[in-house]
Amino acid sequence: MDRRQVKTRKAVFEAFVGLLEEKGYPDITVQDIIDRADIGRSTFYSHFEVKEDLLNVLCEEIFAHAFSKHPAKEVTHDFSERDGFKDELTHILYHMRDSRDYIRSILSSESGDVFMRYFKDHLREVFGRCRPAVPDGVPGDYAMEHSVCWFAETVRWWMDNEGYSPEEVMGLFCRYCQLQRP
Amino acid sequence: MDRRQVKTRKAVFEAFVGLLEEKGYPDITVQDIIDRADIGRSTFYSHFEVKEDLLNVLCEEIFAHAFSKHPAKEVTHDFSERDGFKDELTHILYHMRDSRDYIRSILSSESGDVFMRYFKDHLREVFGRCRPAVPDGVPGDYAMEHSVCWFAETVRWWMDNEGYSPEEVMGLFCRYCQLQRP
DNA sequence: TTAATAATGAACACTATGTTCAGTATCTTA
DNA sequence: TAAGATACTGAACATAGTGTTCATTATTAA
Repeated sequence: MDRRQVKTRKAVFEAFVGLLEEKGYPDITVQDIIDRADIGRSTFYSHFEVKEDLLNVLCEEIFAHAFSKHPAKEVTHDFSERDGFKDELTHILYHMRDSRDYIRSILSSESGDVFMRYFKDHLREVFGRCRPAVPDGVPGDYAMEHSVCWFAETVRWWMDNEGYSPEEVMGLFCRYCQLQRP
Repeated sequence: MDRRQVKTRKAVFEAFVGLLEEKGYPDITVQDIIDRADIGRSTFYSHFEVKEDLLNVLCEEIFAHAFSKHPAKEVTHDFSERDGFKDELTHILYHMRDSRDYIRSILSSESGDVFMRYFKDHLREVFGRCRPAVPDGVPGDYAMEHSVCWFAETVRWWMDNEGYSPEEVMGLFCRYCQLQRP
């Protein structure tokens, strides 16, 4: 990729994140971004179609990173399976903690909805592999939504309640959600 | 209130709800509303500051209605307390079911976030009175968020999964959330 | 060195917003 | 039912942001 493009993209994202920290997403205009990134108007539009693209790309980036697997902790089978998933989720929490500043500003406005949607989509994939306990008579997708939504909401709660370690948060989450089958 | 004002407000809300059913909230412009309600531009602005006002008022209306207490089922004390809350929640579900069409279109776009926020705010008040079971070592507000978020998400799930009665949904919810203290 | 590619910025058309105001219609109440 | 208050109308206007175009300049990769 051309250095110039890389430089431009970087400037845009830095401007965007900076703006996110000082005003809500809906109040940010393309003009703001252009001014702050100090690039030409046409340059912006040659990189992105609309403002929403930025948010999407940013979310994709955050989650691609947070949900990346570290080979050392690959799931094998049987007993270790539950701990494998627990580790995977804890790993995600570590990433979330490190991006707390970004995430808080994203969550504090309309853009939070987009963020949560991405988050849940990724979580569905993870919990789809994990398949937590489903009580009798409960529709599978409803049970799935419980795990997914509650994990996402747990993170949202955590972002506003500092002072808990990822492991502690994981412990809290597990009080409401059994990760192994009955 | 002047009949003319009532008529105008009604026309605006009917237009707004109609538009909500055929396009997403962010795509609706003030112009659309004016055209559909068939009122003058300046009339709209003498009633509302911005488009967001409409959504807020609409949500307030939906929830004021859904959370209104019916005197017959007032909570008394002790044993009946749990059932009282259960009835209250089921009552809310009935209202939600009746407004399903509105609610689905609100939920299907950015406006869903606003809706969910109002919903949760009202639910916090209800669950604040109910005080569901809090497991040892779990922060009170975290436990509260579980009840609140999960009830709201249950409704969101239900809106897209027809075929369950309010009582059945309440039953599902209770599989994940104890309404009485341990 | 050079051909390809990217960035610039000014100009432009367009869409939606929100305000103003003089004129008209409709209400209330005396 | 007449009079004064209040609400609606619609056209005109200023403003702001969007997204496009294009000739020019700068940077890059080979």
